Amino acid sequence: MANKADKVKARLPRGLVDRHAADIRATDKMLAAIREVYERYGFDPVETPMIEYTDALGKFLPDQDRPNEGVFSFQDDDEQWLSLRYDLTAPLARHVAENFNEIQLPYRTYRAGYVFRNEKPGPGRFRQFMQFDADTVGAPSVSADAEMCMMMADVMEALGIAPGDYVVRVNNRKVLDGVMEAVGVTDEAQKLTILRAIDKLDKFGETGVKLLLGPGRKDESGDFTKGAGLDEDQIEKLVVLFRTPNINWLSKPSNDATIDTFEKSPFFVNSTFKIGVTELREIATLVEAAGYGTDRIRIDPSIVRGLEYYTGPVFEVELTAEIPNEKGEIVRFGSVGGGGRYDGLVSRFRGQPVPATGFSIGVSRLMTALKNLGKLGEGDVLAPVLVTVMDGDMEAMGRYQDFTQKLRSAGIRAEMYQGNWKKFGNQLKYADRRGAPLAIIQGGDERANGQVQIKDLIEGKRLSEEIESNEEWRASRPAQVTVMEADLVAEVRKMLDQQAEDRVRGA
RNA sequence: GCGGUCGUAGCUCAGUUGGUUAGAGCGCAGGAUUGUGGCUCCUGAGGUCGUAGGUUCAAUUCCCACCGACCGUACCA
Repeated sequence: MANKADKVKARLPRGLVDRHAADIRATDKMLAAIREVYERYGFDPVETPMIEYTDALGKFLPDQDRPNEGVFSFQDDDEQWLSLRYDLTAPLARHVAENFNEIQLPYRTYRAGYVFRNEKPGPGRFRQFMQFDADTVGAPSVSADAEMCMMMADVMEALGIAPGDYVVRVNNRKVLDGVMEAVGVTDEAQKLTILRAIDKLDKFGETGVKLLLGPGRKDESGDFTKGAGLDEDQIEKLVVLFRTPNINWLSKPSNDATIDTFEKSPFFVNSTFKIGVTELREIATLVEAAGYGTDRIRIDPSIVRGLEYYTGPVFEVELTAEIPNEKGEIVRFGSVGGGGRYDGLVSRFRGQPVPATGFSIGVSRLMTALKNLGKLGEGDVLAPVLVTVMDGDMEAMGRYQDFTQKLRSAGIRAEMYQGNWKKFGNQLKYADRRGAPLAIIQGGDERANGQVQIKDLIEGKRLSEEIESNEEWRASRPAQVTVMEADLVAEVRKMLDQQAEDRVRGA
């Protein structure tokens, strides 16, 4: 035996979690609901590995021979860099490029899987988490983007989130690019700063964004964030764009009003901006024609998304419902998924342009939200019926095993007690803590009569509240019936059905 | 990454102006009760006071570093 000092400390690496029965079942249920929507839209599954060549993920620093931080990487025995995938989009692009001749375009596909990011974890943010993506590769038209938005909305509703408790917000990179061209920003670093500032509208409001666009902003810990350095006039022109949809955040802004604002804006002389606005108008028309109002899908110019590869429409689904966290505080939960058009991602591997659009649902994050909203059916898996062990001889054990197997054959979840059978009280305690609905008991007395006892643990628990003394409690054997061995399965089923009915009535 | 708060039993937390055997509640284990969950009572196990250095006659307490948690901020494909 290892002595105390030599013991290995059992510890989980930072930012990772073990998942328990309830989590796993809830996730399975969620994934099934999402998958059903994707299938209904005519998407097919595909799976790629968790490991890719680092350069396929596009994360190689040009001036260093080691991959970017933020990505888990290691070298193969031939010295080539491999990485754990950090999203599902880049691997899909690789898959499509590699199998380009076999794949029928437009390729409509979905997949779920874990992705890994080596960055600072936070509440609801882990270094391994699950995403569930859908993409259409080889469809250049904005109608493919509009379809993505509608599908995101349908996913939310399939998960029991009502319109108004979520919203899909849509923007277009070309609008933002056009704005920056029109303002005369050519410096790449400054562009990024501006995009990041706009992205923070939710968090800091108009005042905060103005500071970030201009001189910079000091946060409450005294830390200073450098701004983009635009002048007052530029900032004012820019900020006007974001007012329309965000002023009426809770009412229902019309997409027309938002787009009208764009068309009246001084930036409308810029051709990139114009194209972006036209595309947004088209998306708005398409989703409205399909019956999706602005309570579900809404044009919103403050959506930025990733800075890396989006080229056109971008979208984000946000939970707007008031969601209590573990401590019961109401928090703005924010984005649970997003995506956009990435026309350059597949063509990175091939000479020709390959348009693509898609989105990603953050399963782990969304599950946390659903859990806190109480919209997750966790307790719907019934604990097994416990067959208790009264006598430990092989003959008796064989009978207990037989009862158990008969229940299982009838499709009833059942287990035989595998602990120390000599402490009978512990068996019922075990059954109670495990949440077992029924316990099966057969001692020598019952055996002699060819009988078996079935104890209703749920009813028994209720009755226990009325009983004072332990002697009476034990002697009365509450909620316990005696049946013939041959009737065991039928009687168990009857009692389980009765319990199920009571649960429905109670709920 | 930067700034802040914090780390004592399985859990929630007391406590020590630096001093000998570090406490409570809950939980857990055994018993009262060899064939019946709850209640009640009795008994018990469990801590290198996050880790490693330093100051000191003496450190869980003070100092430093590291690790971890939380908050804000930055980054985020």
